[in-house]
Amino acid sequence: MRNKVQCEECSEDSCLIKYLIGSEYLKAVRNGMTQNVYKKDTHIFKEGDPIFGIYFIQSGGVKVVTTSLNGREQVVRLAKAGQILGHRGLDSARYYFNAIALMDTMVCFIESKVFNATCLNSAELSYHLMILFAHELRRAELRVKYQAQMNIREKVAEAFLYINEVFGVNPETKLLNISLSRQDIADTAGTTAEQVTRQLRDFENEKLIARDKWSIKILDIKGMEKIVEDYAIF
Amino acid sequence: MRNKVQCEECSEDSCLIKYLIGSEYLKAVRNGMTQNVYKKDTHIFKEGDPIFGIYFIQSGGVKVVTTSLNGREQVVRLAKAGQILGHRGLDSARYYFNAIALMDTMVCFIESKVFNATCLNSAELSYHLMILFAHELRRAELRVKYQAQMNIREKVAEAFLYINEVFGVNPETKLLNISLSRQDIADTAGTTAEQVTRQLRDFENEKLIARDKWSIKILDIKGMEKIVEDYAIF
DNA sequence: TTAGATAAATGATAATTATCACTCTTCAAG
DNA sequence: CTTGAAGAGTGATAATTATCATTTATCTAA
Repeated sequence: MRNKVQCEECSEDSCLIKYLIGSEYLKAVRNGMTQNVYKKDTHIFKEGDPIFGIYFIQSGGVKVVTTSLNGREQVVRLAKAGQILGHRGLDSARYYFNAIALMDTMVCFIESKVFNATCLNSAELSYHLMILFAHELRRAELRVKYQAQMNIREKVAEAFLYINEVFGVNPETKLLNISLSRQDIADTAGTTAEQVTRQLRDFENEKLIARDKWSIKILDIKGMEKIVEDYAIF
Repeated sequence: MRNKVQCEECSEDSCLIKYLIGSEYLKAVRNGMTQNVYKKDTHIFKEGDPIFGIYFIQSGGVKVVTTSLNGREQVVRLAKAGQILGHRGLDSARYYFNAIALMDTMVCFIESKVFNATCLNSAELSYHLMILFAHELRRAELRVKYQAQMNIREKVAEAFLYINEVFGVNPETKLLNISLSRQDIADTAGTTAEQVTRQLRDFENEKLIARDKWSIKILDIKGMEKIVEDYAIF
């Protein structure tokens, strides 16, 4: 959990704002930026809320979730430190999704007015934001395919690969750097908590993972990848 | 099917290039643009192909498809005249998806080098492309939810709403402006052609649609929308 | 430490959906 | 017009997955 820092001193190298360092636009961004802590399970923003601005995660982790009227949630994105939130509503008056903290999370906030003006002024920031959009769109569309075509075994394996990709594992313990409930994993995989539990038992029996009290240890990442290899693109 | 036209004279008002009319950048774009016809069922580009450039649909219709190694296809996007293709690979060396003509389709092509330079130079084009990305990303993520949570009835209804949204219906005949095979509808809905056929029969029995030789007539669009209302966002 | 609440795990079963095997219909080519 | 291929439709069944009901394990507050 980090203390409030200036952008130049922030250790999050992957943050888009890093592209502004040294430019004339950084000052406006920094002057309009606030930093807040969100406790685990609290909303950073909610679908339907008026859009105030754009968020950057300084530390912690967030799930971006869409909820159906029947109460079911679908995790559409996981985000770690350095990543941006709220950009899906760039052209909109309201947030379309919920951003919920998966652990205590420090988030930097910039008002839309400031961020949008900076995008219009800094070709470099704008360009990198567009690259990010292209990348996220591709990933989202692959996830449409996964949901349409994968069986539960494959979906749960894919969910773990995604969690590992975003949050990584502790190199020593091999434990995923985040502890997620069975329901969160299920909402990411697109199935039920019971099916996740069953599949985890199978994976553990196959020595692909180990269930630890706090989180999951990934024993054989290649073995997990092999489960979903039919869905790889070129 | 249109003949080759200049951008200023093209009747496709929704094309992004329209934002360049009157600007100094239009000439480079126009000089670097070619127009080609793709027959129904042919590829405009294939996943894995090196990226040559960006396409704009002048007339016709295209499905953007991702294919799994097991041969299954998932339609991730439908696109009509005026819309852009190939922008998902903006930052990439290869196309990630296939674009396949759903009917004879005329497409304008701009080399990546020209298009990217124009984006960097024209803040207006860049901005509108970003808006398009935000919009498409939201839609793609909603589709993740639909695939994860909807049953077949709902998925097929949603597929028809999407087809109607993109291609519309003939106001007189109420027939969808495009004739899609049961397999194409299934690849859009994320199910099998048999299930699509069954569901169509049910919808017809419920007077929501009528099956015509050439296409489908949507009799009660509100009734179709009601089937998926649980998944609406705010 | 205890009690209560919640999460995880498990077994059984109901519901859903893909698959398979066919028949019927339509279309295109000769 | 005929024939063959392909698409659409249908019925049956196998496979998969959600749901339900319970038990076990864990966590938190007093």
